[in-house]
Amino acid sequence: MELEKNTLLFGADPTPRIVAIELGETGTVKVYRRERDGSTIADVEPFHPFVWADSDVVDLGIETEKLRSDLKYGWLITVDSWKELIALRNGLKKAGRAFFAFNDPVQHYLTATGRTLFKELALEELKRMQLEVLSFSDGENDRIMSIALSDHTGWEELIVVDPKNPAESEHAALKRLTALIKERDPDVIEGHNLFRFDLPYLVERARAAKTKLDWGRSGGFLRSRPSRLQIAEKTIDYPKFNIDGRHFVDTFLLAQFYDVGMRSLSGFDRIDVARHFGFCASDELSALAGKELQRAYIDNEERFRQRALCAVRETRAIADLLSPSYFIQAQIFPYNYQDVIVRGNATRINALFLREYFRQRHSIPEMPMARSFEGGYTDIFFTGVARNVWHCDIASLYPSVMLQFDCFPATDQLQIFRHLLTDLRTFRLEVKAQMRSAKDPKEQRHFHALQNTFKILINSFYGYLGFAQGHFADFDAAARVTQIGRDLLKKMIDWLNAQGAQVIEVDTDGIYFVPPDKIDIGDLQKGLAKELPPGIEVEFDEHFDAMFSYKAKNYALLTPEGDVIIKGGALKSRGLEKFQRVFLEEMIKLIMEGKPEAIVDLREKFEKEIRDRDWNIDMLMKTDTLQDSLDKYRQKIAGSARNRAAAYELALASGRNYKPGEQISYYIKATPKKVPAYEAAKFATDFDPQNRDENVDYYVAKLDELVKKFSAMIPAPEQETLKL
DNA sequence: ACCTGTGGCTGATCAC
DNA sequence: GTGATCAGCCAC
Repeated sequence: MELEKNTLLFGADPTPRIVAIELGETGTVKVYRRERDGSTIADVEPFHPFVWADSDVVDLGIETEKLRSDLKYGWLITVDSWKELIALRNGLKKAGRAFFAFNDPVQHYLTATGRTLFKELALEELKRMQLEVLSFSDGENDRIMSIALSDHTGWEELIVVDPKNPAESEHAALKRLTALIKERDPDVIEGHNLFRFDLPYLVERARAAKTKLDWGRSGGFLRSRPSRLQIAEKTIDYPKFNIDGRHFVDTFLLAQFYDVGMRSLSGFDRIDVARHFGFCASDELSALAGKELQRAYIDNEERFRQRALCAVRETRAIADLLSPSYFIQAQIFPYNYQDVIVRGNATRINALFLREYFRQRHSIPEMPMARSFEGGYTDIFFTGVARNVWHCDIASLYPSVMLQFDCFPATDQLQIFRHLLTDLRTFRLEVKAQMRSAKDPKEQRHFHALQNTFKILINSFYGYLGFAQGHFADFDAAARVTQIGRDLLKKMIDWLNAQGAQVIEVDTDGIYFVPPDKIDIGDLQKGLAKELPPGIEVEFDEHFDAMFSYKAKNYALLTPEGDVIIKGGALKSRGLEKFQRVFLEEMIKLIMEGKPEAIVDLREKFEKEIRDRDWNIDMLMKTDTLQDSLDKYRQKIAGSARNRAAAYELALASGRNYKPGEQISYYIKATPKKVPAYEAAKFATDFDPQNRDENVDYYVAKLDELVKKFSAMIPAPEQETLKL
């Protein structure tokens, strides 16, 4: 079967090359499409939003359509405009009827029609514009210095506000910006921190300059409302901006999402991200910031212009790298491009379910009662250093279990779950094969993004079963999946032990172990495979010279190439200062290499460097992410609902309006008396290398604690280690 | 208004 | 001191 023909995934309507959808005149939507010659045309189409209701509402004088089968929401009410939908919802609420409706008009339109954005469109055909604003502030004045623009073709323009005539010039700059957006007509406007800085700031300055930002494709104005975003354990509040007919993409958010999987970014500023990906234009230019940047601006220096343009180029490069997967997802899910990015995986899967049930005019269930359930099996059987360690795991455990043991939502009468999961797995294998045979790097990248999108989707299906807001969630099915997973893993452990292997550590779907003496690893794998049910495949994927097993989910590995891989918060958390992470890594490496006697020298060396104040402050500082708003923190402190913390105390003392998600780097300064860390904390940016005040004893004590903590794990010469 | 899941470790703080 | 609690981060 051809991939794009899969209507479960891509929707039933193949209309190609839609780049944007906006609410039009009453009862219509405007559908913007990209012509093959690159121009954009708008079709006006009828718009029929709808509500799922739990009962016939004829008694309210409303016409309904009875849907198939007997699930809770079995009646569909369709209206002819957004206004009518709002009135209908209010009417139903007043009448006390249970119902369900989307809040987003674009989701209504795309679900009802089966259309999606970007079909048969290449990423290169999407008109992407980048925007970066630099602001000037000296306590009295606060205004725009420059607006840098670029687009996907390489076009660039820098609008600079004249420092000698700021008021008039700023007004002209905003006018110019709006004119350029209208003229170049981008589908997408990209920026780093677009939502939390550039857009609110432009709105504020436009208000002061008494000019309007009518950037809509048909002339509408910028709108914003408070929104909230969940990224792994972080919740980010931000003002969500919308403009008719275009999409906003914030590369700051893309970087946050990227880091969930990778955990490798040092920070989320544009410079951190650009540096990580190796396309920071110039460290020297990037370092030009704050007061020095403002001086360069006042003095009309060329390096100011270079710095402003460098920012916009970096943003473009970050977007080039991080947006392809979302571009593909916009072809699948009934969401706006900008919303595909911010919606969670389970929410997006839910949207696929609802689209198909709508298409088949089938009733939908109410959400099940949420309950907690047991997760994967984790255990540790040996701590210390082991040699000749193998790792085996069950290939995509949860998807395999769901398909093999029929763990599907009980309410999914159309069997969408099974079909989607099966198709996605097949497609992923096909795309991976295409990726391998593709010669053109551009094509390779496309296939890579595609298969990665499928991988993430596949892995989200188990999460969907336990997703409290999923209409088809099924907590019993989720509990069954993990139960089977635990049983399989325990069976594997028992079998390996019975063969004389030494199992070290296990987590959910994988086992680290030392194989028995004189055995062929291929035979071991074949033997284990025979123990497992069909459809459950075990892979012996990796071999290591040594493993340092510390605690559950915390260990280090030494590869045959001599590289060290560290896993677990106790050994490499961002909650540890860099010097602790570096020390731990070097110490663990020595232990695994069988040179524990060298640790004494290592400790001495680190202590000397602390006492001699040799390091840059970044070795000693800690970086915390603010989770709560400062107001919420204050409330919690007042109500004794939490303890004081250094990062929040610094944020409060700074007077700046820090927001959740922002990071604060600080260190502990020397104090006459011993005080809690939050009282001795100081912003890393306030550190003065000429007049250093870090608390040397505090950091040496941390070093000592670290060595002490691991001393039991350091093998003495006569102590036995686990060896083959 | 928004939201995939559970399991595990650690540091900081505070009540006892 | 010790244990409990919270927040933050990480593994899968």
